[in-house]
Amino acid sequence: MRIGELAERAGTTTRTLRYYESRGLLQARRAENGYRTYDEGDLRMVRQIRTLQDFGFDLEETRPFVDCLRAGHPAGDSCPASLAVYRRKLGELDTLIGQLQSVRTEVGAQLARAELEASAEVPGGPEPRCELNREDEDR
Amino acid sequence: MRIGELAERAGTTTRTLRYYESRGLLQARRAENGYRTYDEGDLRMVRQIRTLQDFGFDLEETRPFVDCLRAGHPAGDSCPASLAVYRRKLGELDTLIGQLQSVRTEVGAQLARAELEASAEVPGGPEPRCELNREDEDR
DNA sequence: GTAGTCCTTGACGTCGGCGTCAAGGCAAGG
DNA sequence: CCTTGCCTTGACGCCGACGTCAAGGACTAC
Repeated sequence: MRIGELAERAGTTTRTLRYYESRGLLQARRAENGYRTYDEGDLRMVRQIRTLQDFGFDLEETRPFVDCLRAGHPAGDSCPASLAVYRRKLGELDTLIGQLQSVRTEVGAQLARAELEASAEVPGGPEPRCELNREDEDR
Repeated sequence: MRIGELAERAGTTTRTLRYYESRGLLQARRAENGYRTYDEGDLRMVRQIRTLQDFGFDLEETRPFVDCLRAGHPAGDSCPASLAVYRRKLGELDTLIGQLQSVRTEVGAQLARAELEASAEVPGGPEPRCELNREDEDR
């Protein structure tokens, strides 16, 4: 199959496939006329890459999976190097999720505090005080 | 104070402050010699921006907070527009955290499955099968 | 005067993962 | 023959938040 069909069957674009090739993830045979030629194994590789990218893996992280498939293994994650990437990713995800949760907590607290002060200001409070402290201005 | 001191006191760089100015977030007065001049209010604005960026807000999202400070309010989140940004951000965070958690679950499941198959392969299993199905190759 | 440190504007570089355009080759149908 | 639709390589564009370099002006200290 040629690049257009591979792109369509993998749910991506020809540009993306050529980009993968430029990164050394995909290796195409060439027909006599110079066209790239792919087989079902290539389709599996591309699908593996796409799946991992959907998970938020960046391209370099998909390389072990692709290498694993190219080595003839039945799945991209049949190799130790792929499992190592999985594990590293899990750690990164846990860290990131934790950070986001603490940010969420902080932002939530800020919102609650700001809403409180706003409601304390409205029901008869003073106008918004529109002057700064002018004493200590130029350092 | 001049740009170098502001940068230092805000924990950032002069390049960053000029960038903020180019984005319209910061407005510097000019001394006779052309140097930018800042006051304590500017320092508060920069610190507000930095705090929000640490939370993962992008620059545009900090604009309402800066505008609020410039309008003379005591805090950057004393204005409704800022509260709206807080709320929107909370929603985005919840969505993102949820997505990451489901990814985490999926990756964890993949890892567990792959580890199982690997352990089923090792203790006397066959060599890694290094041939692909060749029948249905060229589509 | 001159060395050193600050400041100025302008412009190009970075990173990832492509999008998009340009200019042209190849194959098939009418 | 001509159009259409695929394919080729090459190269610039994009986004965000700056980093980094260049060339030169301003001010201070000695």
